[in-house]
Amino acid sequence: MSQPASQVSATLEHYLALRAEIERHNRAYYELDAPEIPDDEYDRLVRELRALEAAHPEWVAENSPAQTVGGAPSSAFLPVEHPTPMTSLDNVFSDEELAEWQEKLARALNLPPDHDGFTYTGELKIDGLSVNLYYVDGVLQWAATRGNGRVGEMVTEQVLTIPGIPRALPGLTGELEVRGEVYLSRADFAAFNARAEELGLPLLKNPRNGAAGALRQKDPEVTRTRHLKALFYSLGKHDGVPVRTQGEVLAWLAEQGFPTSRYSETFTGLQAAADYHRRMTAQRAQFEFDADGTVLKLDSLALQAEAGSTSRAPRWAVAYKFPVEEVETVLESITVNVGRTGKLAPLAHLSPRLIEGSTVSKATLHNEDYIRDLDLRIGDTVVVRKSGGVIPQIMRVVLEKRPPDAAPYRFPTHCPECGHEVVRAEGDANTYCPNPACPAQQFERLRYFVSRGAMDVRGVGEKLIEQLLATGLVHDAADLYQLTAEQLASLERSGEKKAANILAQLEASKTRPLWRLINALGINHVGERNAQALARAFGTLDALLAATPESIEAVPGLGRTIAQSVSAALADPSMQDLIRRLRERGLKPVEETAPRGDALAGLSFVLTGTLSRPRDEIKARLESAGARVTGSVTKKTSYLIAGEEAGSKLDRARELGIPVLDEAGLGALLEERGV
DNA sequence: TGACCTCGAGCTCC
DNA sequence: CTCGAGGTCA
Repeated sequence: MSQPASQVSATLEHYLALRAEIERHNRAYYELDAPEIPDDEYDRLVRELRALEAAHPEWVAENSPAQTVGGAPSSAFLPVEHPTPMTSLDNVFSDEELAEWQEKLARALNLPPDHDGFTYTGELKIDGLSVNLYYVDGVLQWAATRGNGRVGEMVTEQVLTIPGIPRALPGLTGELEVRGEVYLSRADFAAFNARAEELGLPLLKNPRNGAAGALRQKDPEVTRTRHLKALFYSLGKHDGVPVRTQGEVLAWLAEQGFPTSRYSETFTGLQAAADYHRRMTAQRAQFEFDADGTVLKLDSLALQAEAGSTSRAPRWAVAYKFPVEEVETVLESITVNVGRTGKLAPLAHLSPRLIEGSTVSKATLHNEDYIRDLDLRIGDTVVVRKSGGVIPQIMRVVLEKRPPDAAPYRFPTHCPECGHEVVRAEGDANTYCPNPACPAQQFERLRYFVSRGAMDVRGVGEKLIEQLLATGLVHDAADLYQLTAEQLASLERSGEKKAANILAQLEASKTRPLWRLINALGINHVGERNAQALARAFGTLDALLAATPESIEAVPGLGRTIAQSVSAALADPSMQDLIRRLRERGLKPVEETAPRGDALAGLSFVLTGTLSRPRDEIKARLESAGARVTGSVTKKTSYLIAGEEAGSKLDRARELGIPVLDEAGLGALLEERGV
């Protein structure tokens, strides 16, 4: 028999037992037609299983009953890890910036910065959603959204409603990832809206949101009626696919039957690249889809591997954006919000204007200096555009339209939430409310605690947190874990179902990986990345609590500022109290079981020159053994791995006396360390 | 059924 | 920052 959700422990054993129980009930229901438990009890078990699966995607077996109950099998929206990450692209906005980008590329390849013999493939950057199609031995396994680049959501059935996507690619063996962009054509967007208008239904604001919405339809048959299309443009893993250039990739994709863009071209030299972009800009209005720029890719896959990637984006490709729409509007007011750390965040309220398909009425203003540099005054007419097509940004004030009585903006001297005097340190652009009891900070700290990058407690949103604070049921994160179903159900817009779900989510969150808890504590300078570094280095919460500033500073990737911030935060009595109470209430972060080897832990490598294998591959191997691989040689670098024709990095390493290894030397090191 | 909430998509700026 | 979808509550 099952236990009440509030006593459930989120262990793998429990998960498996729950699965077995549900499968037994399924058999009883479907095969024997003799249900053993009432429907609502059964539903509760399935919900709990789903909550556990959401919290621990790594436990989920392919044929989990949570995915098949309730009618049609639905693997929709389950998280999947991309075999190779889906990175984003760096942007340029002018021919000058494009030239600078090419110089950087030349340097990365150890060529003179004025080298201009590169062959590129130019493509359109469609405004849609990226998807990744994963095939094994030529059979489609799943299709997924980009997500955060590492993990996306499975939308296989939805994607398969798009014409021209092969379920099988005969004759292929091994792994294959095919990447493309899903979009709603301008014609289908207009048709949808015409129909919606007739029927009095809400209209789509732009094709991209329309495509995103269509792909997120739970029922793929609804997706089908939206007539999504897709164009494919690259490969991730591609075992045994005979391609050497981006041009060949496109040709191969077309040969396999994937839809590819007819606007792609291959050419040589910067001038030709700029010319391609200019021609596409001129044709922009005629495309059958929205596009926000062109993408220029180094054609040779070998050179791509050689150029490698920064942490954010590949060095061998760039997005050249079309000019963006600028719109004039009026700055009606400025409000100031207070963040989790007490930082004051000014927000501009604008007269609503439609810019590139969405209505803009707000824009962040970052800090006091930002407002002063723009000389923003209430009542000013300002020029706004959406940077990156998403985030509204105030570019400048139209001084001719300034009302004669407009006064310079005065940044608050007191916290707008709690009235405490604010502080701004010398050399810091930010202003802070120093009162830790400030209600806005309490609110934001809780919001951060449950957020996706931290404890990932699903179903707990702003409104619920507001209510929990207002009713006094919760003061900080630890209080969340002593909530009862009755308390939760007593809140506005909250019933039994919601209460049970939240309790299950909270329960599941008790055994999150350690880094999530470290991040959730909200220490200054510690986000996902540094929290992971700390978790990896110390392994347990106790080890971290016992750490000295020196031992924290010794963690690869962390410097003095961060080390001091961490040790100060952990030494704070209220933080220690919070951690103590979290543990009392059952929080047991999962100790890092070091899935990555630690044979090379603490070592830092830089790769340069032409190596015999793709750089990403060598990098992955080193990182999987616990090493760091960085882009530039510093005194913290342990080894420089130099291939053929190594350039300035090699000089720098010699200057600093950093040991230099060739590939054979690296092989010997790996062997010695048992990697 | 409508109203409300939460989430994920686009992924820049500080 | 804004949008659309899905889930829950009333």
